[in-house]
Amino acid sequence: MQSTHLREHNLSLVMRAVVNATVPVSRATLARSTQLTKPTVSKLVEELITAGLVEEHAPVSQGSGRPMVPLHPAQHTVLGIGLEIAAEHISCLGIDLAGGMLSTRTEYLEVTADNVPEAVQACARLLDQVRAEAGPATLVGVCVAVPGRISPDGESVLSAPNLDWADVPLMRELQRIPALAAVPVLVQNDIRLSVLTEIARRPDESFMYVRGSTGVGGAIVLEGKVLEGVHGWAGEFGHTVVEPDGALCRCGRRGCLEAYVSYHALRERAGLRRDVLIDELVEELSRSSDRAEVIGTIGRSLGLAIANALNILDLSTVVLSGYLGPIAEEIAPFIRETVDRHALAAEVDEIVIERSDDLAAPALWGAARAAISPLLDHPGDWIARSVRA
Amino acid sequence: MQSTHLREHNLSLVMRAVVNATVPVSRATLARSTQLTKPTVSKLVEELITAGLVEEHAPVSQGSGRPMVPLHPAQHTVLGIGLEIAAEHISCLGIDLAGGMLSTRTEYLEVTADNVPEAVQACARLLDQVRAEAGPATLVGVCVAVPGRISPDGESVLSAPNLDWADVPLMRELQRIPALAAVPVLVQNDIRLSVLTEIARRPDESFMYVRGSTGVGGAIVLEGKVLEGVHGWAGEFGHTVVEPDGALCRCGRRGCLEAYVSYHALRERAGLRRDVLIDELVEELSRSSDRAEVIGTIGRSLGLAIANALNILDLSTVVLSGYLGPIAEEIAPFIRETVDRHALAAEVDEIVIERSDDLAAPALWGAARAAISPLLDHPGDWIARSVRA
DNA sequence: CTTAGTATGTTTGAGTTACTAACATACGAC
DNA sequence: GTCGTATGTTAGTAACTCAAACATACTAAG
Repeated sequence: MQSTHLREHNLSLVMRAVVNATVPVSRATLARSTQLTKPTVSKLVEELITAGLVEEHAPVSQGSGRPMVPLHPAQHTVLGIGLEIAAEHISCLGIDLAGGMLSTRTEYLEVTADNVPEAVQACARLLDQVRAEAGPATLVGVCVAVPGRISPDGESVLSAPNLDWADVPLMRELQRIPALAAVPVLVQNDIRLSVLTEIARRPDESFMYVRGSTGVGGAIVLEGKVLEGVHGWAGEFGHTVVEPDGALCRCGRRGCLEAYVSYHALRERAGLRRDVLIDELVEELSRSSDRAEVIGTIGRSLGLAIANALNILDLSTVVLSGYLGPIAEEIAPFIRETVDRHALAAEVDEIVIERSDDLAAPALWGAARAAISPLLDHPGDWIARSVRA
Repeated sequence: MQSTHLREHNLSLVMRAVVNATVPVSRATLARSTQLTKPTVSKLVEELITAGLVEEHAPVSQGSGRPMVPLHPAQHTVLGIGLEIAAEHISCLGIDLAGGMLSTRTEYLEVTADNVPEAVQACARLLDQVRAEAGPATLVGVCVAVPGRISPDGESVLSAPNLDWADVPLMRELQRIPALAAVPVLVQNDIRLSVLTEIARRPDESFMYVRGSTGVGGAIVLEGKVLEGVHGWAGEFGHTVVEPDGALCRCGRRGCLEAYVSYHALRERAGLRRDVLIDELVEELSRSSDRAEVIGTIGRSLGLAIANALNILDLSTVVLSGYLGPIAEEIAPFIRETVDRHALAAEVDEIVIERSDDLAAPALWGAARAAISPLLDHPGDWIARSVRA
């Protein structure tokens, strides 16, 4: 490792400390939290300020002693854009370094395999609108959330059942958009982006994130980092086997978790029409007479899959999100019953089952954060760019 | 991060490059592989040589150009000791930096809950003998392999069924040994140590290590690092559920993998006496008339558990070890059948199922390596010590 | 109103560390 | 014997961080 890498590392350390701060931070508190000395932090902070990444606010008195100068991520100077492609809409969100929303837009469009170009055009329109509304902030990156499996190189969507997509070279299409020519673009799975929102709330924790939407997906978070796996699909446990030779799953396998716990499985069980929305389904369930039985079945299947995952990974925290969030209190006892029976960790620790305080669109927010994240890891690149400009 | 940390990092980088080298390395090749410059590498290497961690060998001509000076880990100067506590013996192995055996000893002793002090005394005796035979090398660490679950703080053995141990404060006992007073001591699970041997053979790879012995255990290796989990038990998938409400496992649960695939389960199935050795069991199986059926049952159960684990972790390589090693070729098709049916990764990649070329005592060797490992991570500490001396 | 106390942030000079560029070295090949 | 090539070293430079002292700005108490 070279000495310039050392500086980049420390610059990033300070930058992330400022961005992730919940209470106001000063140069002095940064020096303590980063293990660097005051002069070093001062120098780094000065560089970040001149680059327009950090702002000084008015001095604040903290009891005795000289008042501290609070440091905050610069607002309205940097723009990260998240795009979300869903079955029936495309959304776009612009945030700044502070994580504040600068602008957002949505177009309603039924996305299918037949109108990929239209969807990409919609993305381009939304992008331009959001960018225009966001003011003079410089666009540093775009991240697109897709509800499906992405190829390991991030170039194409291997399969997205809800969109009826298979092998769509999305990156190639996106890069035809003029506005994206000179900007880093990232395509990522929606759940892996949603979990970023949860990570922001639980910094450096380890947990299993379970998200129920049309299917059941998840992600594994180890000490604040999402586990990738060799293809970038780690944590996608919807096709874990919970019942050998059990019910037929729409993936063609038998006994998958999704065959028991998913929008489709639930809808069929409730005998509802095909186009019922998830919210309606949940509501329907709550009126249903065999609600308890349905919840119990879901809970036990989920519990088994979760127990196996917790054993392999040796985790003791589970976060429920998506449609599982609202029914978390109700379903948790069934999950817990199965988990406590099968998870080794339950012998020494209590397995914590919590619900995610999901935002309205966690994937969209996660995508916007992901678009900015490289800047936080390598502030030096941005500084070099702003010097040239 | 401070500049001294940078030096320590680079020192470790060079040290590990020398130790892990399969072909002879020179200062110049190190400069290329570590991304450092020749002068920097020269300085670091000089420091390692004066500290007695690295040795120069006779120059070797490599075609044209000045011959390179091959660098090797110093032999016979540093001693790492591994101890293995098994049901019927205790072994001790001393290796040097180069990974070469300096000395080894074994005592046969039936270890139970009732003779922990005796076992510890045996450890002390073996340690003294191995240390005496190893010559003038300086002892830098001791690691003890135990076939059971270790508490997260590494202080005690929570449970070791084969030894009939439960809550044994092994570290406290070990530290009463005079020879261990001033030496770092580590207690670790035997499988997690065995896997180190496999990692040495597959540097920086990601795979799932499955080891059959009296039970079934495993470890997860991600880019050359063993996944820990919150308690240090990650990968221990013997109690994964393969059949809800299935066969009774000796852990009291139902449907565990171990209830189908383990020494005990196999022995009972073969109708053999309690004290039959694993080797004999395997041999017995090979003569058995329903061998194919037994292998098939094992393979399918294992396959299901492996498929679920591969899905969660998104891995595509499985290494079979222990008693599964010798029968790997035979059992792999059954595992593959199940895995191919259920693992997502099988859709794009072929799942690789291989056998480990296990040494006679992988845990013992892994323990010895683990004893030396801290030195490789922080050569600076050793240098400081050798300067003081 | 002054003085002491305290915490923040800056200045200065020094000490590391690694880098660049040039050079010395030691071989093979023609 | 000279050239080409690759290794390893030397000398000087640039970059980074650190330690210690200092300047700053506030509170609190006499």
